[in-house]
Amino acid sequence: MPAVLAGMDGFVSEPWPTTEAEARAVQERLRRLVVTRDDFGPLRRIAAVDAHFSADGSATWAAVAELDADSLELTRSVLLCQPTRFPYIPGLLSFREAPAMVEAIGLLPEPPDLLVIDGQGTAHPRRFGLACHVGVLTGLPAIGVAKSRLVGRYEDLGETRGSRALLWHRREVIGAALRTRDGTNPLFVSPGHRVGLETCIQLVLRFAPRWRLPEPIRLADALSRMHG
DNA sequence: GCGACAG
DNA sequence: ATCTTGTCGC
Repeated sequence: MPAVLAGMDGFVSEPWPTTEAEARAVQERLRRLVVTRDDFGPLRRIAAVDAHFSADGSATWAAVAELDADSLELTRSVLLCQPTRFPYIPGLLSFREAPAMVEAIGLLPEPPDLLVIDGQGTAHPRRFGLACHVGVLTGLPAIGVAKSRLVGRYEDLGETRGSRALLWHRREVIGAALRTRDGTNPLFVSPGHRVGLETCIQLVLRFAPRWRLPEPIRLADALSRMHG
């Protein structure tokens, strides 16, 4: 398996917010740049990114798994570690995970055609979840796939794969609960950047032909547990 | 005022 | 996210 290993020397070109107030200000500024309609070309290479933390939380590991969009087979991987720079605060998760993710994506020789992010996109109280943040910072199309709900309400959905229910918050559709496998809990899918909601749903079903989680996320997840 | 709260 | 084994069920 091809891999690149970078040390704890990562940096982000512009200063990263340190306080909650700063992060909220940045979030308010960046949220306006999110595009929630389809705006991407042919999908050849897709990539998923996942973050993990050391036991004491001081180090952040980011794993990127690049796959062929048709065969869903791993084509390349990146694993890097850098100091953690922000605490976990619900609604501000991206300020904890995005910097390492963006840097790891930058280590790919070629930018992928689509990012699959383990977290919410617009299904967020201020419409700026992790997938939006990473999408806007990289400029790449991104979709958010979360294993649980952050905000919003949805009606019951069918038990079979493909069943879905729109996720509503303050009279707005912010994403969808989507069943990718019969009898399992639904995933929460929402646009990250440059992808519309219906396309997000179609793509997640395509990328998760067998298991509950999309293959890209499964691979990135497995990779991120391989440090040490 | 009280509970909920991605990873 | 992390601490963590076996076990029940499709």
